[in-house]
Amino acid sequence: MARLPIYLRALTTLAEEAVTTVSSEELASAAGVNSAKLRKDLSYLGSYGTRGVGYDVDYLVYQVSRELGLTQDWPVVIVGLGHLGHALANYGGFASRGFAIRALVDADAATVGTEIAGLRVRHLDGLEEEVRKHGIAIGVIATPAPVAQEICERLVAAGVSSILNFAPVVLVVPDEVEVRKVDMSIELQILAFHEQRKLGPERHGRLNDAVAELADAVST
Amino acid sequence: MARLPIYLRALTTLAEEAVTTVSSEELASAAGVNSAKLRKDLSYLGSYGTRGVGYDVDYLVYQVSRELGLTQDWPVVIVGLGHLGHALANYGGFASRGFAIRALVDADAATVGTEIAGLRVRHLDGLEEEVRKHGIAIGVIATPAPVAQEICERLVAAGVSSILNFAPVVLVVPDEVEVRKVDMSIELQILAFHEQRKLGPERHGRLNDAVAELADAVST
DNA sequence: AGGCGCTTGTGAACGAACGCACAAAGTGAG
DNA sequence: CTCACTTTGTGCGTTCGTTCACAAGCGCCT
Repeated sequence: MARLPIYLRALTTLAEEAVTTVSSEELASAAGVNSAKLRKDLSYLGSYGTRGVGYDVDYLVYQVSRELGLTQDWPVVIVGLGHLGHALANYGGFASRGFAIRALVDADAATVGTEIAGLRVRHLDGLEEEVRKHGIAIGVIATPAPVAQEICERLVAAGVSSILNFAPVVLVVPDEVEVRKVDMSIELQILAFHEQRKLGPERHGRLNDAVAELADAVST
Repeated sequence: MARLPIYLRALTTLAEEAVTTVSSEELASAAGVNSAKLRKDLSYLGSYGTRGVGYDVDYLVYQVSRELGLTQDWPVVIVGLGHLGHALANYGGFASRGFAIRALVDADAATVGTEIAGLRVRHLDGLEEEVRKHGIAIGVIATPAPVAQEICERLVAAGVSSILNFAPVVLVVPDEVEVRKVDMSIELQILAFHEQRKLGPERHGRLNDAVAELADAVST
């Protein structure tokens, strides 16, 4: 389930606060979900709670981590080190959550050779070699949109089977490759949509179009 | 609907290629969705297609933009100008999609006063004033996690009603405020989950736990 | 003008996910 | 030991979203 990472985050926060036991109600509110849903999600992993008591935080952290495959470190390559790639490479949240950035690759001659987050940026030509050398299964695409599809195909050909795409394009991949997309302007557009809803609900939907047409007809 | 921005992206791409008309089938495959779903989504906006022909690209771009509230420019404030905030401020995709970054705010004295993407970074103290001055309704939080909730509350108090949150925390807001969250490590964790599935499906679920327990019992 | 082929818009069936509400199971006090 | 209280795990009804399949509508060709 896609909610497990959220639970894991809430659980690790609790663990840091030295909380040893948590009820589904508490954890659910920390994660922002319904408590019944949370219990159902967790029961899918097995019965790790104690009735009348709750869940043992440390034990649950371990179980969820295991289910997510975070008991091992996943090597990751970042392709494209513009502002975003730079930010990603320096983001500390990865290392502590089961991911190890092992290679940085870029096409720009000015960027190649520089050191970012303790790693030297290599030219795009060496992409396949880096992937094979580190046994990388997860690739992050932070390139401009026009080259994203090409990079994607090279990653897949080199053996990468999961891709996190920040470029604003729909990537075409074989069925067995998993792609997730993060697109900031799409998120903003969704917010704008709701903003507009708040401002003028009367200006929306097909009903309003009918009204608008009527107004047009009258004014003509 | 949350898919409208994806359609809009596909449509603008088509418009740039001087395509004048598109069928639901074509547009659906460009957006990566089922064609019936796409037609239903578009029909929600009204009947903008022509049977036997398809949709007029330019007209549809306008209608979708209008529905999303992108016919006007939304002023935006970015709080926190670390690597990520920097990347966001410089991201060109916003301006062309109906958003105008109007204010940059940070708490770090070394960052305050510097110019990023043509805007001077102001100290966090001036947050409320900037929001009011520009009539900002959308705020972007790119701060460290520990201060995100506090920033969020200040934004809301100043009048912001939509928030895009990059900090890895669950923000608590009044019901009328819309929050969207972008969390890169959660996306990676979901990929890791699927990766692990591919590698060893036999190592998962409650069945496997039962098997593991059995193995334990036998070896004891 | 009429018929043919194509594409939209939508009714209806299907399936997944959500949440209520409760039984089962554990704890602790008396 | 029993009873009252707490919290998990889950059966079940409901709601939401997706997809199929087809009638309605439009343009073009004859």
